[in-house]
Amino acid sequence: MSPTNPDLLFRALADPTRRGLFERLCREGEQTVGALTAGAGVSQPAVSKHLGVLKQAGLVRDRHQGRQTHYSPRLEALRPLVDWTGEMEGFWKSRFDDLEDLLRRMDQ
Amino acid sequence: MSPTNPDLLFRALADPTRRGLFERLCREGEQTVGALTAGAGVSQPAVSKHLGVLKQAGLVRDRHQGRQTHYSPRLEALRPLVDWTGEMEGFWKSRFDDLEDLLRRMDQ
DNA sequence: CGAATTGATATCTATCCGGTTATGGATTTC
DNA sequence: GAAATCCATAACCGGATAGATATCAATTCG
Repeated sequence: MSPTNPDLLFRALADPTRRGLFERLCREGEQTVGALTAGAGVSQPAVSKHLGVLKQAGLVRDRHQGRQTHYSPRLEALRPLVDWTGEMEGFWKSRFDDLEDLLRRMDQ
Repeated sequence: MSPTNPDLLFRALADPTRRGLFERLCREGEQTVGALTAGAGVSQPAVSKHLGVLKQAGLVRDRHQGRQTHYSPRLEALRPLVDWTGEMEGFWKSRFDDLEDLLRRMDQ
């Protein structure tokens, strides 16, 4: 039941650190918290918290192996974003079509 | 000089009230501040501030006419968003291609 | 078993942010 | 010109949030 609600998504991606983490996961694939912390520019607890937010937004999955946790991206989660932008463009376009219709009718 | 930096964009769209305003502009086209305030659920100054944020993110333009200000959406501003999601998917896909290459080479 | 490592959680703090009311400048209306 | 309307800005406030440090449970290693 992946909600088509883009709210959590936008909120999760609004933070640059968080977006950076997600971006690294997309670029480099599955990573442990330790690997992600190196180069994140913030402390390990901060990274863990960010990963928690990303997970809640459905943007990452986690896999536990021994004492370490591996995170990987879930690109399907971006779908509501794509849908939303498409919808906005659709509204606009349909208004334009309506205008065309109107002008066409006025033309007669 | 619409920056390909999705940061302002994500931040601007992270707030539901703001996203609602932008959505209405896309659906219904150009609107005055007064019209937008009606149905926004927040005060007029709040609406003005939100419109300021949207404007700074390039998502709306304003047009002054007498004592009222008309706002309209700028859909081109969504482009960095679309580009960014595409990039994320691209990274992922290219990593997958690399894996395919690797397997193909290992196969020989 | 004892020490070390990994990552999550608890707690605290400073800052940001979205909301309000108050106000003022510009314009239209009477 | 006085009154009313429209919208932006200022000042302020409370809650959310991103960050840090401290700590703890779980696991691995010696």
